[in-house]
Amino acid sequence: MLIRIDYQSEVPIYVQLTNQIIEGMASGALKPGEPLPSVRALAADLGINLHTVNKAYTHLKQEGFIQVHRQRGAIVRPDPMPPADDAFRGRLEAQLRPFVAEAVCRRMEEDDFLDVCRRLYRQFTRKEES
Amino acid sequence: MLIRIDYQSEVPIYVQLTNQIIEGMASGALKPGEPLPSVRALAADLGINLHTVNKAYTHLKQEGFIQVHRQRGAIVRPDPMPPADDAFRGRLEAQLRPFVAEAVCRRMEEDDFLDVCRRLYRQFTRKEES
DNA sequence: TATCTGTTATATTCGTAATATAACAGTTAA
DNA sequence: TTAACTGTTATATTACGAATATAACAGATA
Repeated sequence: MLIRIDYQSEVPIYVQLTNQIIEGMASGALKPGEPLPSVRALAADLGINLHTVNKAYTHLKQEGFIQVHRQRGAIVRPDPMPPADDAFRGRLEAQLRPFVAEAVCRRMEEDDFLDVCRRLYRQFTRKEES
Repeated sequence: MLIRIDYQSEVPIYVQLTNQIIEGMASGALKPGEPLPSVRALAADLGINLHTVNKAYTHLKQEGFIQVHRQRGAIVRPDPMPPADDAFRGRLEAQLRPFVAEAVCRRMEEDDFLDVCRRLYRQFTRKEES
């Protein structure tokens, strides 16, 4: 899977990495059980530090997206993620709220806004690869 | 409008402030042209520093949500915000993407996800106050 | 005149991001 | 048995942003 870092972004590199791996899992670009590059290999490939990659992997591990074996490396979680529960829904709403508010301020119609959300959702679920 | 700061949150105080004011404008709790508390008054009220409030106001001003007059204080933008254009849609999508991806990983159904978005949207547009 | 407004300046403290080296403990392949 | 690989841990440095603290300025207002 192709990963690209925006060094001008205000989003920390390890967060960009984390997000892109999650997005890869959602789109199917990363299959369950698939091995991820070693922290050193990915760091060298992206031209960043080993610890920055390690930080991303550690976060992904703590949230259950990947498994890390001390000598075998990291793999995408082989079994399905725990389903969305109320706790997740709560966090999701809290995180989306500010963006929804700004859209409302800019007078996006409800259908218009929901179309954006729907297209975004289908970017991951349609075409189970890429 | 009631503003409450979570000091345990990892979200910076000035961002929390910024978001809550935007949410107030979206919900109608803050009316166009309505005066905002002075930076000193709000800082004292929340028990935070003057400059933290000022930072939030400056960001809101730069994005057009409020107007700041050097001696009269800050007011909510009296006229409507510029409507959502393609640039805004692009930013919106980029910011929502990681959250949508995680929802997909947790196997939220499309309708389920869109219901969350719809309810969130209507929290602001239904009941034009509070 | 005294008080309010946002603004600017300077400084400090604290935490995080990112980097750089180095080493360790196992696994695996030559 | 080496040599090369894996994640992990430790230490240190640089840089930047968040938040605070004081202080002062300029203009409006009561």
